[in-house]
Amino acid sequence: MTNIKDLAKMAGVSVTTVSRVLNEHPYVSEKKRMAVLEAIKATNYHKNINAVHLSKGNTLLMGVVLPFTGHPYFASLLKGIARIALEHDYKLVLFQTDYLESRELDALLMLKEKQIDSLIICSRACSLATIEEHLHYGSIVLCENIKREQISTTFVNHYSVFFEALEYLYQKGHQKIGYCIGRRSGSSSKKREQAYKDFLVKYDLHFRPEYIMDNCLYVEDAEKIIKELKTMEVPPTALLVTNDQIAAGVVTCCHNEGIAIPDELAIIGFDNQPIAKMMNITTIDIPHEQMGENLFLQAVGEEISHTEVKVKLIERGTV
Amino acid sequence: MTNIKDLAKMAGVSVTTVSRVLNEHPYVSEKKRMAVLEAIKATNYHKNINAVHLSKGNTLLMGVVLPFTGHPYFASLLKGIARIALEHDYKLVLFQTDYLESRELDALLMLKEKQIDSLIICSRACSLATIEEHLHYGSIVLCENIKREQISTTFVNHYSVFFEALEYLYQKGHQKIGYCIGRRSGSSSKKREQAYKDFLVKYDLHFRPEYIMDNCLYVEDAEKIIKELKTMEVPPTALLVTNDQIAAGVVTCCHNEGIAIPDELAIIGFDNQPIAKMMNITTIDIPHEQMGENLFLQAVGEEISHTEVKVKLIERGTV
DNA sequence: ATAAAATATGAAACGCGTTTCAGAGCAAGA
DNA sequence: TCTTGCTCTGAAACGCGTTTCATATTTTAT
Repeated sequence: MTNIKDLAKMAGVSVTTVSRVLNEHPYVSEKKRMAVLEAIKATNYHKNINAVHLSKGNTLLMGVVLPFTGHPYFASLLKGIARIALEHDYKLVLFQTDYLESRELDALLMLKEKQIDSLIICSRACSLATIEEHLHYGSIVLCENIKREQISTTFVNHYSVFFEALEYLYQKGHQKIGYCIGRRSGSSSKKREQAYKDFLVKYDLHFRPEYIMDNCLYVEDAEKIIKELKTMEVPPTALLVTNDQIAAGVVTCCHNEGIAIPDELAIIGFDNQPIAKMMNITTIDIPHEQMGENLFLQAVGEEISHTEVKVKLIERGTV
Repeated sequence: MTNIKDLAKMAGVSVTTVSRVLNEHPYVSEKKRMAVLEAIKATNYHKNINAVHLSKGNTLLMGVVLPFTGHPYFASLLKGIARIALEHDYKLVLFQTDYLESRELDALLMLKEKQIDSLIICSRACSLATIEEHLHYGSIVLCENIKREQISTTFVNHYSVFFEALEYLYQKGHQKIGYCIGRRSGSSSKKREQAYKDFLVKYDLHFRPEYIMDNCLYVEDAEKIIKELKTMEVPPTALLVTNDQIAAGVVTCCHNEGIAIPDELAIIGFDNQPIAKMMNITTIDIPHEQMGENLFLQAVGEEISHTEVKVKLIERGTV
């Protein structure tokens, strides 16, 4: 395999000059430049990028940590990241964690070992302390509502979003409101739960633990939700659903089971995915792609910032 | 930043010995090993992985080229790849191409420059010749039904699958069958089209160009499909739909428009996604995750192979 | 007891592009 | 004319871990 030294010999110049040509530095005479370019063409030369990485100390590789890629929420985030990464000549290294801390540690290790320049953690299982330990190896950005001095974040204020959704349902006459959630231990789920509890207190409503349904991650969990609803003596009249995909599943199930929407059960989804529009599901628009872009920019940028993204209730037919 | 040389000095050994300890080579005395380990602990040392890459000539990085990550078909493929990559200590570099050849060339360039060891191309826009030019830089595997000596492939026989689906519909009494497709110029689409034409010939059916609907990639394209159907003087009585997501959209639209399924319009989806089960859509099960795994194994393996995966018609309520 | 094999260790070469530094040549401004 | 200040060039150092080779010391086998 040809290397820069060979080129130098062929073109009758120094390796420095070859490097200059390769990197389009000025201060190379046209004559030598041509000689080098010819040598490059003749040998079909290309850089060994690993040598470049070693030398420069960076790789233009950005790590992206997410639990699942198939999940529409993360897919949209990833799409946004990918689009802007392209513009900035970054490539993405994917860490699909399934919420296993060990996989996140893999990513942090790669940062430490300089294989990636920075890291976007879309959803986190490891502790903040662990992340902070790795901050000086490269920038790490998070997609959650926390404000540390050293860590940039882009987030949805799940507390207020959830609270507003609940208020909306209350205004529509609902007092028995349940919700389902992907992973109750997650940081945004906790904010939602807090909002839920505060809402109940505000309107002096009774707390029914069975109204919170955990582990609703996939379309197929919709069946589980409806089944559970049917076992309840006092079922909720409205449901906030993890996301639109699952909301679509719930709507379909209700259809199958003869539950009228919104009369017997009102539904609000999250994310404003195409399926929600198609099935006329009331939902909350969250600009995921834009969030992805922002995360990327924070990761490559110098300053620390905390960006709260704006969301919007989309009123449709399921409330 | 500490390096291996510093460690050697601290531990009073040679860099070779340090390297041996780091890589768990045998032939290091317990005493020296301990000394090195202590130095490592004291300095919080970690390898500069780029130096390792340069030295070893590989990166344990696998490129994955796909047009969109959000698309359920590619998401499943990716999921399969990710799972097995983890087992093999490989990390994935994602190339989201949007079917732009330039992005695929990016990936091929990374292979050439040794930043990735091998490349899985899930869907291709560039020419086979271009791919073949890059084969000696690392292995490249494809996810389509072609059989070149140098390129491993894992594929669905879209021709026979499509043909069988058409036969199934024919047996059910359908003679006016349309289909929609993601990207008509794609290689699998061409096989489907051939199957479609051969089917028409076999049963002496009339070819109606409007029965082939191109560019159906997302759920929201379902509306377009139904709209088009309604403009036809002789609309098809059955539709093979790109995938289950879109099929779900079509079913929903038909619902909205009062088109009875399967009586007025029969539907067959592809992929056997959860949504199809939920909505009771007849579909064709394609083991994407398994395909992903196989692609990965082919990419890291030595021999060239061509694997045809088995698919299965899942009879449900839309035919 | 002696040859053969295994264990242990380090110097040096290797992978390869980038960057700093020193210096030469030449033109523009004082 | 002399001083700046560009333009152009290359030697050498740098980033850093791996691997080969030569050598020395022990063990094991015969």
